[in-house]
Amino acid sequence: MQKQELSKNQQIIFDLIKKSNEPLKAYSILSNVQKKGIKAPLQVYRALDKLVAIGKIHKIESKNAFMACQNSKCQVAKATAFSICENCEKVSEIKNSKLFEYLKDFNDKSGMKYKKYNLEFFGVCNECTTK
Amino acid sequence: MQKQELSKNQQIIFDLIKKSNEPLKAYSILSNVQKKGIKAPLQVYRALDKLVAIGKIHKIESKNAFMACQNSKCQVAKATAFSICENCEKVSEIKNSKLFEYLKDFNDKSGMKYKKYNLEFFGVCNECTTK
DNA sequence: AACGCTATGTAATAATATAACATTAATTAG
DNA sequence: CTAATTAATGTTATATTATTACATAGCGTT
Repeated sequence: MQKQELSKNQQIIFDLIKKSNEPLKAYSILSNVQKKGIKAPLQVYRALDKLVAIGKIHKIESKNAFMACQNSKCQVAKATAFSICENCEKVSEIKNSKLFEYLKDFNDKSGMKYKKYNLEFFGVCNECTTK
Repeated sequence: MQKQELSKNQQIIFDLIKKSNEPLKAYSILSNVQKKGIKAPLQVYRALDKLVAIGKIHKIESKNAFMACQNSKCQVAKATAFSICENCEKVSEIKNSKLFEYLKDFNDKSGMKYKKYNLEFFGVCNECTTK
């Protein structure tokens, strides 16, 4: 078998996440892939860990849910930013270059060098506001 | 009884978190306050929810842990930023005014108005780097 | 006193995530 | 090519984090 980017389980789970328009939770993923032979939570978590590590998906920490990376720049999951609607729970990945530039170079007086960050903005989305 | 800022359980749990030099997890808090009569997880979570809501503590989402607010500006938990060492797990609250200014006014092309955010930076702290 | 709101107590259970162990597949080094 | 190594899988059990549901008590207002 030639080298594949993703293994079987990883591909199944990535496909599911990718075609979803909302972040998916691990056990929701599990119930959706059981018909494909993935039976145990650990199988899901292992695939998720790998997909996160290679930047194909991101974890929305405040929701314990996962979504496919929407950002072409984001081959590695080292700089993520999301907007989250507190009303309808819609989550979008933010792709603002200035923001990334700003945060990439951020350093505070501690002198600590940051190699990764995750930013989550909360508010009410336009659709929910106009309703 | 006159109006107090915090109720009994809230005060017990806040005191514990405040004197800790690292983020505390809910069940670790529970085991530490059982001698004070707090017996059930829900009692802990309720106090934590309230303390987060009023900005006395923050939740470190990537660690499911809680720490006392270190930022005098932060009376309400609407703008939080942390630095997290991936080696020793040390967490510090970032108090950089420029960063807060920048993020407070951030808006992207969606037009969505953000009223809250949480930012977590990851890296290796100075102590761990020089070791 | 009656009401509304906040906080508490308690038991049960739901939801999220990992440990431990055994096996198989793919990749690399000699 | 084969041994060694690393990555992925399968499975069971269990640990960790968080909430539902229901009952009660305290405080503040009108």
